[in-house]
Amino acid sequence: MLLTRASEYALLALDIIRNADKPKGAEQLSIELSIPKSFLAKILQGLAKEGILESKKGAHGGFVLVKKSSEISIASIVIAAEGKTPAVFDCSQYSTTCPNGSIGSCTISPFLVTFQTKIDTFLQKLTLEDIFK
Amino acid sequence: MLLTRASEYALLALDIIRNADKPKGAEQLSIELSIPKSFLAKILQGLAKEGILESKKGAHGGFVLVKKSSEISIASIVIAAEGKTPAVFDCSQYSTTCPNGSIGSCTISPFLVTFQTKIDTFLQKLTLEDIFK
DNA sequence: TATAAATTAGAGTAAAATAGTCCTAATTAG
DNA sequence: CTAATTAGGACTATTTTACTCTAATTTATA
Ligand code: SF4
Ligand code: SF4
Repeated sequence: MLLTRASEYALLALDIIRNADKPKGAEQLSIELSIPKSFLAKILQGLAKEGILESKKGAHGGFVLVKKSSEISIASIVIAAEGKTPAVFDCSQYSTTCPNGSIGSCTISPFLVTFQTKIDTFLQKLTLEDIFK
Repeated sequence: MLLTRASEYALLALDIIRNADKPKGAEQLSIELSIPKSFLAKILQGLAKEGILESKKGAHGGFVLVKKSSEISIASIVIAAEGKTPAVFDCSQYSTTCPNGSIGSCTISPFLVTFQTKIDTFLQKLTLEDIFK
């Protein structure tokens, strides 16, 4: 699977956050979405680190959007949630075991690059606003 | 990752098979590609079951293409190799834990469907011949 | 200024998927 | 007959995913 639960939870949470007028806490979100609080908290922290969310500590704290929904790409969200860009097939991960020896020089590499580019482009052009229309 | 080593090995092997004039054995292929023989054999068996390859047992046996490269879609190869269609995010896998209750009815479902369709279409239109050009 | 409500950081664990292995049986060309 | 080769199935190892737990830190507000 290209995406994991981290991206699922991130997107579900962001839809609630963008429609709220006050900061939303991790616990509240986890209840509304029926998903594990600790796990969601970790994901929201990641989004905050990447500048997609602003986090407010302490009483009445929580998470709010920094930019407008139309200015946040799905690519940036997924990268923040997963900790890396979603890959069709990550040769670099197999750097030590690439049967070809030198990565990116096998017969199927052009296909992999083309495919990956398609996906990257699609996710970069799509915004948080787009996907809820 | 969307694809696993099964798809990588399948495609690498198919490129050799399509350029050969005699049946290619699993062992020979595994040597040429420097990949594990037993694992490759399993993958080739899968391709044969799906009618992408014809397998010939016994001495001088091996695998040959049944159709022309231009008539074999990458989608069919990947499905045969992976045992399932490559999914962006497979909700059905989480049927018991979908926080939304009824699968496919959450706020991000439309996005997931659109994305999945893009990928399906891309892989269905692309043939084995195309990717080596 | 004490307290309760929050996020933050990091380590640790459980479950699932991936990437194989291994052995035995069946088939077939020579 | 026999050596070469695929077929099938059970099994194991490794890696990734999906969490959990605890302690520290920050901050509104009573
Ligand atoms: S053989 Fe090709 S696909 Fe496989 S790891 Fe090497 S470069 Fe990547
Ligand atoms: S909440 Fe949406 S994305 Fe998650 S499993 Fe259910 S339908 Fe799929």
